[in-house]
Amino acid sequence: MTICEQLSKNILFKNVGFREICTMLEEISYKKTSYSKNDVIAFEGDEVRGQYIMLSGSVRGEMTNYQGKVVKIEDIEGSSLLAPAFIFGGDRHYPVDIIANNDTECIYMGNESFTKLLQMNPELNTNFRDIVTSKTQFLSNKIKFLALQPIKGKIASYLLTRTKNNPGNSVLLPYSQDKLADLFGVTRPSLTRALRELDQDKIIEAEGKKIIILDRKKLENFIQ
Amino acid sequence: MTICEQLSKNILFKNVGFREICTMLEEISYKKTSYSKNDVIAFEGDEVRGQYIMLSGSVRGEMTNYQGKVVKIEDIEGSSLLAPAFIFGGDRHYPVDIIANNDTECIYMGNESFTKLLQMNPELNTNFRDIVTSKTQFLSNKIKFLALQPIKGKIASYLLTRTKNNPGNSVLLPYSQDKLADLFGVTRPSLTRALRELDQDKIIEAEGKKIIILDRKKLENFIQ
DNA sequence: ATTAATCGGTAACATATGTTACGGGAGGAC
DNA sequence: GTCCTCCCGTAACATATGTTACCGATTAAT
Repeated sequence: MTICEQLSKNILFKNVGFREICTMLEEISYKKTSYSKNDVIAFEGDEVRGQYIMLSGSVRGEMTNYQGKVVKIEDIEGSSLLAPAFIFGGDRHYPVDIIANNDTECIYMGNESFTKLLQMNPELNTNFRDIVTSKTQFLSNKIKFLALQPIKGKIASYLLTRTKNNPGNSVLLPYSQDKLADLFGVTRPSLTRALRELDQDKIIEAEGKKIIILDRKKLENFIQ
Repeated sequence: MTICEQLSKNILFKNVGFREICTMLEEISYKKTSYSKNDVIAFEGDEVRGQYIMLSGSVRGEMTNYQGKVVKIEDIEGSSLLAPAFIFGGDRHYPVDIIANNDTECIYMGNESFTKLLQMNPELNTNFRDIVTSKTQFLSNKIKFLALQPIKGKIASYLLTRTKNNPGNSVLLPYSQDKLADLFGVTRPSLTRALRELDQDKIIEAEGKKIIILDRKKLENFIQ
């Protein structure tokens, strides 16, 4: 698959024709970069001098808390931009470590090239604005999730969100409790303990990665 | 002062001439709104159907944590936009309660009017993008501040930021410990206790709102 | 098949922070 | 001056979460 084809799936190029992407790319200097699992693409605090545009793969953004514990902020799957809100504006530093979850390809272009690219097509500008907007919305929710509620609230949020458009009451955690603890910004034993307590109180049934919601009402009460 | 004059100070209209603002406004339907101290301009969770543009005054954004405790997210002074990142994108709900700190005036326009306005001048689009960008950067820092460090880390961040471009080592807190505790997302007694302990350890000298940094090195160690 | 690594459960204990309550000082309202 | 309110300091106690360590089960690697 050519780069142009891959880019046409990227949300930055939504509603932009394949041909047009090719034309634009010809006038822009960029380089292609590749990463393997657990390669660090950018370090928290590094200066942002350009824009990575994902072609394929999956990356994650991680912060580190005061104890040195990793807190995963988000997974970015498929075709998006890395740290789009940090190439313009006053604070041009990566807010997170950006790490490849598996084989990942990007193109990278410097600040000026990216600015030039955005000017080539108003659609790109709108798309970029919408990407940054949704990032803000995401972070706003993240604050509520990470900072304003205790562990059981996080569990409740997580489980209820995962079963929102889902008739059933069972959830299969997509990764280990260890990783989930990172996402919640807590330690694994604490997460396990909270899960056990919710299980003992017959609010959920938790066994390894399999969780069944027994009492949705009570679970909702832990949120907020 | 006319509305156009006031708007020309708003960051949305940066680099846009006074005359041009007047012309644009004539083609747009909007209304002027006024608030007194502690009036609620928008409630967390309300649907965002339009954009408030500040003319004058000061407002604050507050979330509520699971114990019902208020956590102040930010003060917005002077001339900015309220919840700019929530008029477009998937989650069009106010992320915070927005409350007037004192007499405040805005203009308000519906979603379509605001979209139309942005299309009238590319400068507005760029400005809007930069406003949303800086909001994202702000929230990203807010996560680190609120979620990833204990109280003494927050105190250290706060004090060191406030003396960054400031030769002295003394800080006068701009408001009561009570309000500061809201900003830190902790209770007042806990904040006082932490300040007392830092005082006893001779890292700061704290007396009411007056704080003197005695050992900048040790203070820095509390961050991260 | 054996070894090594990961994973989830658990427990004892330490620590940070919240809860509640009290008191005294400063300052404003009358 | 007296009352009232806000503000700060403080203390005893409760609670949530982290720390460390161990164990057995499962899974992956050789």
